[in-house]
Amino acid sequence: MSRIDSIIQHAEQHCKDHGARLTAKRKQILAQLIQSNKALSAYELIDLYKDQYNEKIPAMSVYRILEFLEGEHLVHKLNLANKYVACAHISCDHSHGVQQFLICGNCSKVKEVSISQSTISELNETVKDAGYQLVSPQIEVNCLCNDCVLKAA
Amino acid sequence: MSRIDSIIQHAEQHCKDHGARLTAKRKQILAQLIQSNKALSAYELIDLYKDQYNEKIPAMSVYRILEFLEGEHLVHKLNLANKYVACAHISCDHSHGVQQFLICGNCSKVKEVSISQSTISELNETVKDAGYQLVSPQIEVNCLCNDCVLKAA
DNA sequence: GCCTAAAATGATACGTTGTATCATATCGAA
DNA sequence: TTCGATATGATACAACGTATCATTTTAGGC
Repeated sequence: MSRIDSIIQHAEQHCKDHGARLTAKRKQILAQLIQSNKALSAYELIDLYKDQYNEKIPAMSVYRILEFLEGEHLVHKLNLANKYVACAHISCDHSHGVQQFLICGNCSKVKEVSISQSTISELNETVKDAGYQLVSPQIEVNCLCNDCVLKAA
Repeated sequence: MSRIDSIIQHAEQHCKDHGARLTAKRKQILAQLIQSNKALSAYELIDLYKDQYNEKIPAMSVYRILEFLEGEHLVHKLNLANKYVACAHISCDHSHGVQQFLICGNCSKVKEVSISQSTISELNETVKDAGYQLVSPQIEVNCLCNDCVLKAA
């Protein structure tokens, strides 16, 4: 079984465990995100879907599917780019802390890294002192990946 | 002279110093951002402009003006919210390092705080190790301000 | 002051993104 | 198999942003 099939199967089990359904369309969209290995916008997914399955999928459906997948913590929405990535930890069973996403502004490749506990504490402290509260402990940083840096040079 | 007039005057001098022109419209938009004390979208600025000056301003103009102001480092674009804020340091003459914006997801109030040198170093390290390079040293964090937290309770 | 080139702004049309709404299809349990 | 709930489709539309060309304004030389 391919790596992707294995991840999908894991995701399906995760959904079943609490009565959610990873339907065929949802699997297809999730698979596209996993395969692409980068962040994709809703409309990029629509185009990809057309290419891959030779069938149109309505924007509405894609947005709904993405919303579902996000709720299941199978994908993350990157607000900086208005794109979506497959969660790097679908196949882990443990929960994760604050996540930090490095997003290549040119090719949309995304790396999901974790933040040191000390930085998290400092961030919390800063936010609290400023009279704010963290909503989503998710930090997105605009970057360029080395591939794109080299190409540009 | 009001605080805002003083800031505007400072901004105008800053522009003149390198042959840029802070025109009347640009001043008006900048003043709106300073007055509002929060992040505003382009279309919010259009509506505000209509209210305040009883005159329509085209979307195109607002976008161009915002682009200009951003180039002059008089406003920042917050990519997380697709909104703009007046730079908190217009009236300083020194340059600033990495900036961190705390954005209230409910009322768009923005606080511009600075990051400790150690955190910046760590961020740089993390990014480099992951094979990326920082583009804009600007970090935006999704928060709720205490006012909105209290109201919601 | 007047003229001219450059810079700034206006107006129109259009492309993209996202959503509201109602219709249709599919699934799962009785 | 049937029925209610869930998921998907189709259409129209609202919001956001930009391309393009027309018009106005500005600064500087005469």
